[in-house]
Amino acid sequence: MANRRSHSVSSRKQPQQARSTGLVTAILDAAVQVLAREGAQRFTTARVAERAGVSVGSLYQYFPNKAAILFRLQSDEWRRTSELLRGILADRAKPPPTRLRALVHAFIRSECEEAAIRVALSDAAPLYRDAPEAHDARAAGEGIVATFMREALPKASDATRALAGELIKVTLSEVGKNFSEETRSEAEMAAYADAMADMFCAYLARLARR
Amino acid sequence: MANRRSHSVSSRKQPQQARSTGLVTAILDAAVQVLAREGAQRFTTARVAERAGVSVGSLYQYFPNKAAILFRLQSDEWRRTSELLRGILADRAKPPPTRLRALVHAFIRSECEEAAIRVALSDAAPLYRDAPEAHDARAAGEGIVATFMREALPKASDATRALAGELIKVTLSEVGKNFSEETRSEAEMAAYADAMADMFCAYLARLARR
DNA sequence: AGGAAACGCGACGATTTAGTCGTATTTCAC
DNA sequence: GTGAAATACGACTAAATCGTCGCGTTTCCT
Repeated sequence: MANRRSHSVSSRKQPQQARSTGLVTAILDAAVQVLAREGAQRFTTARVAERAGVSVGSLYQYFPNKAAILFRLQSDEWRRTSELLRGILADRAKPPPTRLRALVHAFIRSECEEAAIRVALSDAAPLYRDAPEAHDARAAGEGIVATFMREALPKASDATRALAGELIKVTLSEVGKNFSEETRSEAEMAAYADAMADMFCAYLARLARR
Repeated sequence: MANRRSHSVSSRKQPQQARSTGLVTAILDAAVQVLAREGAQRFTTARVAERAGVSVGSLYQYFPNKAAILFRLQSDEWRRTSELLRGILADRAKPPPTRLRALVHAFIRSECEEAAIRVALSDAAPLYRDAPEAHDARAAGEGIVATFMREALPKASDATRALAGELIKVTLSEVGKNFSEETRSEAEMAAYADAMADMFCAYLARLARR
């Protein structure tokens, strides 16, 4: 197995004055740009600092290492899409399959809109994947799926629900990621999202019929 | 978008004497070991050469660069699983859903058995992903799925079949990859594979009923 | 004002890495 | 046996990269 050392990836210190909080956001903005334009391979602290108009020294005041910046970007990204999806699933006016379909469409669309950054971020994943904080981040947002699944499969066992929820969640994110690796037309996105939603709905319907 | 230069990834020259073909296989064996033990991050030509008991110079006689070795490993791996899956899908004695279920189980199992090497290989994917040869490799093996889909959905349109086949193929490989990132028990593998097969079968059944 | 703490800097050290090149050795056809 | 082609070698170069450290500057509190 790999020999990855799991350095901490938390913030080194919290900015306390106005200039330094600005500096942190400048760094994060620059990091996104470097990642999107240069790719994960050429993502370096020096390039990020330069693009942010900041010295490497300052960068290392607030991030303990390169992985920490990437992890932060991933966290933020994840939180944003998490919010998006929670909003869609919470609309109890519509039946679960309708919501699920809307969710798939929204996710595919958002994935394609920021394809470059997301692909680069996942290329860089090995750098922060094994950090202790990464595990916690993945565990969070567990509840969103669980709540929806209770509604979609009221009669199923907890084990069935958990497995089905996990499968749908992973499929959505992994297949969505793969799909966005090529540039897609509007029509392709819609067709693909529909197919995926069909698959999920057929699966849920079959589980419900048991 | 990323700034990846697409160096060629083809063999530099073909080995012509016995000793050199042995050398090439020694290098490939060593590459697998280095990749599995050290991870993609620490996969270097020097380490591969050392483990193979060969000098870097010799290594570069047959591989133009590091990416070429990785690409070769990926190609071989892909060809092997391709054979495995083709064998399962070709057994026309069983109905399509049964075959599909068997295929999912076989794939998940094989993915988990070689988890370390597969994860590392996909971590290294950015290095060879954009090489011209990589596109061709992905296009091959297209027919296997198409043939099966014609049998599973005889009445569907070509477009539907193509989309459904693509979706199933991508889901299988991407979700399988994700699943194998953690170590899994026998029972987990079976349960997960069954869930995935359920999803595929429900999807196909619904498409067939149209 | 004045001192302390926070902030910001960027040259620099230490390390790693990909790939090359001139030379030595082996193979093989004749 | 002999010469040319193939093979093997490994020290070396050039470049890239991460992260640190000592020092100057700004902010803020009293």
